[in-house]
Amino acid sequence: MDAFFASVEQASKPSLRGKAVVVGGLGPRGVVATASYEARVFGVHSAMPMAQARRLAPNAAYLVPRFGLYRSVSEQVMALLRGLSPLVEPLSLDEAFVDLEAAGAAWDGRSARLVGEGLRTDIRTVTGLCGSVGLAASKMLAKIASEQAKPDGLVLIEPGTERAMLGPMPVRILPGVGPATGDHLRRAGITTVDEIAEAGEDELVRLLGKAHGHALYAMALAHDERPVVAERETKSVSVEDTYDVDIHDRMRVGLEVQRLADRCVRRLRGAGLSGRTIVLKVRRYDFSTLTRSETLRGPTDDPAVVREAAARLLESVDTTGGVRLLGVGVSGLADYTQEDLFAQAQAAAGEGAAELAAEEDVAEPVAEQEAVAERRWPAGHDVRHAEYGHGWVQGSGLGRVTVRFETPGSSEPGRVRTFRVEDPELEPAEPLPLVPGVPA
DNA sequence: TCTGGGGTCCTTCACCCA
DNA sequence: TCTGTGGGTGAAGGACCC
Repeated sequence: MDAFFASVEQASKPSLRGKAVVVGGLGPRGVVATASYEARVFGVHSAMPMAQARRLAPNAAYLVPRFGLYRSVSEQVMALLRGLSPLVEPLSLDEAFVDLEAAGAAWDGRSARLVGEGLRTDIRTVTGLCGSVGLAASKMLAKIASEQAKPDGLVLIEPGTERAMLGPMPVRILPGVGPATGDHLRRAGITTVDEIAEAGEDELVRLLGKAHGHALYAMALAHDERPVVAERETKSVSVEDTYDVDIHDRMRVGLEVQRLADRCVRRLRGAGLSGRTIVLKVRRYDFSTLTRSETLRGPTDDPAVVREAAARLLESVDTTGGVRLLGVGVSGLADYTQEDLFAQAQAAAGEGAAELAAEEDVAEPVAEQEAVAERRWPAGHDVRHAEYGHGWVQGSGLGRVTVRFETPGSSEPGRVRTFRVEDPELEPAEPLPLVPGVPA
């Protein structure tokens, strides 16, 4: 999908169509998740600090992500893909590999192109959004083709033309070559895919290690035999928070770790999983990151056990100077538990569950009024007003919230009105379907 | 105002054990 | 008993991806 989060927001809000839209964290340490193509013209791109994006595109619309909505749109698209083949491998909310050959959906370039164009039409009909399609004989090449197809296009790489096409491209085009590997290769005088192939496998293994070297050499020759895998089992579950301001108070650090442990367990249980290895992650004031882990005798999904392990791990970490991020994760997953008797007795008594439920009610620390308004009326979220109907939050502050009243089906931008943040006639609302009549 | 959140995979090193 | 050796596992960190 093209600029997925931003495109969903534009489809949902007629006044933003054709405008620069930036979706991401709006706090002081937020980064850009997705920028619309109109915003990219100003140099805004994913993973850029939000402050920098605001300097580059001060007039863009800045919205917080609405993952629930994106998930439902994603599910509509994935359902279309599964209609083409049972072998669908989702990579993220907005990308997936589909094995067209396995299902007999396509057998040559012509039939593949037909399927691809049909899919793009269906995606537009069902979601109102643009999707791009890359067609090729392997996952790596299909991915490269889909990047080339964006925005709103289709690219097919004809069998036999792969190496000629890849050769002159920069090494960063290959999956697995990021900034570090790119630099490493450049220092060795390798900047193009052809130069990787010329360097030879031994040299790449020497430069990058066994696994990475072998894999990259094969990719450079356009060899990629990785199958499309429909079912991927989860290997770890984690939660983390970056704080607007570094935390110095050791007690507060301890409390945050407990909360994260509970959140992590809730996710773990939600997925019907348990795990053996507890991981604590700490990013310090200077951005240095360290992890500490502990492996239990058996898998657990008991909040008390995870909390205790996380607290033990924290003891071995020096947090003087302040921490900007804390995280708790569980790996070594199993779909069963094997608790010690004490923990099992606790769980049987319902204590763990009760504590988890209670955690939701923990009062927020007294915060600035502005922050409260922003949490209650996040920019971009849908609202309903008793008199004016459905709209979305354009912004809030100084005890006021500004709403634009429009729906995905509106043909022109809606009117804007401002209310007091505690206006009783205004309430949060669920997003409306992007295409009227097609529920997400 | 520098740098999110949730993952995966790989490498290195230490330790235990046969 | 001492000295290697090699596998398995755990811990920590790094790179990468969306």
